[in-house]
Amino acid sequence: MTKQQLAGIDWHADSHEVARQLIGVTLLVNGVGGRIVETEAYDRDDPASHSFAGPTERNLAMFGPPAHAYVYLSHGIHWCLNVVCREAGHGAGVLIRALEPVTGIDRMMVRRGTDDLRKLCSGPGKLAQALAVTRAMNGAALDAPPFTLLAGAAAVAVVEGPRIGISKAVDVRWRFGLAGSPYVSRPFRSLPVA
DNA sequence: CTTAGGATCGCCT
DNA sequence: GGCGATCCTAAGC
Repeated sequence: MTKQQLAGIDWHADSHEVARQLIGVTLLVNGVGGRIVETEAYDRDDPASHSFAGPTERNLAMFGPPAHAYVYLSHGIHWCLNVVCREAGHGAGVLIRALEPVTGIDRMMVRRGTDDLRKLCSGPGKLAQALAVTRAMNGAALDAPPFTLLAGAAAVAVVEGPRIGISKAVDVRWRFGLAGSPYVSRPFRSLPVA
């Protein structure tokens, strides 16, 4: 047993490290999905994290084993998909915020009600709708159906910035993205090349 | 391009 | 009773 397991990711690493490693990884749910282009890290000692106040019925999956899913309902409307990391009991995870549609695009278009590729998975709620992620998948292992996780083909250029839609720890730069991708939820403010 | 408001449910104070 | 790890639409500059 090595640390490098599913999709070539070190699932026991810090959430921001896992979030970075996830960029470029292919994620499928029941065969529908694509390449991850945007993630956000959350951790136990992180006021913006659902796990900050300790285990509850809702966030219990975050305290479960790594490489499993944590799914929650946002604003009573949208499902959002996270992957758990660190070790069981720690309470760290990575929110999958956007992916580049690759496989099952026709099904995503039906579920999302649009033909615009850029609007299929460019946000955590949109992504969950396009991939039909629901609470039934909360706590499920990522190395078995309905999930498929595949390592990226090669090293990719990753950009970072502050997380989106939170009111605490707003200065922490734990949002990661694939450089230049048009499929992110919002542009990354890139620093000019010196 | 930026901002504001509504939808709508469950968790937490 | 308040407030979201969101999204969409409409209106204002």
